[in-house]
Amino acid sequence: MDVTEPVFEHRAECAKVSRVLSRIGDKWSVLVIMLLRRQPQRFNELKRGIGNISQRMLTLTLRNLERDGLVSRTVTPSIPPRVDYALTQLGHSLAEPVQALGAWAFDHLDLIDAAQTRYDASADR
Amino acid sequence: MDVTEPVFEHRAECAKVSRVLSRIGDKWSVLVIMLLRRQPQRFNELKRGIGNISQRMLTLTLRNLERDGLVSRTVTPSIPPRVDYALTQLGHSLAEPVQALGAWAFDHLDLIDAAQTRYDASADR
DNA sequence: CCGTATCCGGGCCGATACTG
DNA sequence: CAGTATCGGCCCGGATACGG
Repeated sequence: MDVTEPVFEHRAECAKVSRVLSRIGDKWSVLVIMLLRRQPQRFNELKRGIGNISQRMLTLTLRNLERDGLVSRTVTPSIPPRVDYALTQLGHSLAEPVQALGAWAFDHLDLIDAAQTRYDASADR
Repeated sequence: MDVTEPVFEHRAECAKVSRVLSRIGDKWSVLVIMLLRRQPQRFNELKRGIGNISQRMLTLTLRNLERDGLVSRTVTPSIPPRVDYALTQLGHSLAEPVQALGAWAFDHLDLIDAAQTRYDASADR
């Protein structure tokens, strides 16, 4: 990155934090984390729990979460095979602020909807 | 959305929450919110503060935040024109859990980096 | 200074088919 | 059951040019 020192010196940290946050915001990760928060689950349990995610995206999401050390993957080589996913300790510690943010979102859904409606109405046509 | 009732009844809420969270995770919104948290700022102040954002994306980001009722936009029709952006009350209330998440990200950056390195190393080749 | 309009390349993501 | 492989659309987002 050619970040040419914009204004504050803590830019580099911001960039890193931003990278972490973009993982959280990638549409599926949060849902997976919330589902795993209650208990470990198998691949297709997660798939059904989320409902409209494609197999491909669930795989990718889980791989990324595993790579970040947030989710553990344990394979039981039986027939048929069994794979369990669970939050790591790191994953659980992340789940807390995520939960807080989710709670905020939930609490303010109607305010946001109202604001959007208002905005769209005033932006006539 | 054709969500065909997957497992739990609170799916609809999850979808809405997810929509809100995806706004937060869209790469720039969080940075804008953090910058506006300290004080209102003008367009190019924000641009310089972020450093590598394109004019287009800053505009879009601010429009979305304004649409959600998180940011206010006040125009002073002078020459040259002046536009100030500030967090609304709703925006400030969002800034808190976002800040918490940012703090978590910051605190665990090294753990995540380490996990990634470990993962990439074990995924040989 | 603060935007909007247009072009366009890359990557995200769903659909589908195939393996162990 | 739990994936990998491949293809293709489409949207995100940067670059550039222009207007109030």
